[in-house]
Amino acid sequence: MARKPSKPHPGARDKATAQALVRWFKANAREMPWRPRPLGIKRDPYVVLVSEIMLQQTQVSRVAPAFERFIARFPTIESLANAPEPDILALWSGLGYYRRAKMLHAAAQAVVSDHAGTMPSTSHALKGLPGVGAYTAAAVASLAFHEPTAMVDGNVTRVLLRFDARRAGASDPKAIAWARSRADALIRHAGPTPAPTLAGEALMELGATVCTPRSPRCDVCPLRTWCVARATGLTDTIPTPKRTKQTPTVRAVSIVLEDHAGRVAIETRPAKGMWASMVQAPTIEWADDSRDATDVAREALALGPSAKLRERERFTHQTTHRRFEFTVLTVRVTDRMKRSIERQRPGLSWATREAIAGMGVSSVQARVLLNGH
DNA sequence: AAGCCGGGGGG
DNA sequence: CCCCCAGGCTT
Repeated sequence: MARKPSKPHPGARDKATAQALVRWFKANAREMPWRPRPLGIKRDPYVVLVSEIMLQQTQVSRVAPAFERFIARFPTIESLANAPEPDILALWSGLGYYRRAKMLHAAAQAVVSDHAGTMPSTSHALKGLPGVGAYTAAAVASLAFHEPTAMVDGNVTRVLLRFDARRAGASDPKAIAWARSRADALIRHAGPTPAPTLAGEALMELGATVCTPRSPRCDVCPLRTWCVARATGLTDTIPTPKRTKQTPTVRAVSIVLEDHAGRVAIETRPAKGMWASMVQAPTIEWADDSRDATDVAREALALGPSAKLRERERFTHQTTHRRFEFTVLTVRVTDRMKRSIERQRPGLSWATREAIAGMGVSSVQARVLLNGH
């Protein structure tokens, strides 16, 4: 009998896609300190946890050196659980979102106290750890235990929205939920273990290096023959843009107080909020733009007329929800002034720049205290 | 559902 | 230089 050209089997597109992903990944996976060779062997779950928490909101190039320092200093989950928080924050310096470091510490302590020091092996159990949400739980379960669960971050959501040409925002919770089930289904077509894990890693790598937010390199994409956005010219309009946010401006003055021995004054920020628990030069923030930084500083530290404040620099520092206008003042202090300032500013202490470089310091305070690292 | 948390890279 | 990005917790 005459056969019509066979219609593609449902799932055939997914199977071809998943296999193409694995092939492409084996040929194009970047070297990373946390990515052991050969690809597809089970990884140390503690090492995966550290690297994935660091990689939340942070780019690979920033994480790589910090990761190596961190693992060298805290090679096991017990060593991390037993460490003082300031030591952990010190190794998190410059990475931002410092609450992640506190929650990683809490997660290590939870593994030691609630799981006898052994990392949980399922994404469901992992989600019970502090700081471990759907993405990180899937990453540890997939990379360390070969659970066939897809890691869905912003990159993967973008790849899949384009692949199926769904017009949605990449941070829309509904779109993320859809992408999770879509990715799970897709990677399970890749073949027997560890193929689903490799396909999942491939989706992440593809989003990071090829299916980028702007100017995606569709010409070299392993999914180009099946991608609906490419076929319909929608690549540049998916994901849909999110509305922009207005950020208030905050003025800040940091005072670099230096004594005769070359030590400078430092204090620790509150345990919650911006730059939580990080070390800084005495810093005052205010919103009223009519006030002068030098006046604010003089008043806050109760500096007398003999204290010579010099303005070293002004710069702006943008964060997600605030725009800071920093003024940096320097002043040499006598022993008499030190005692007066210490009474005015409880919790203040004195340290050499060398010592401060080994503490938890934000990027902006590294600029203030250490001339930028 | 919306807001909070840093920092760097790309156009 | 402005614009963009994004996981998990808290409210």
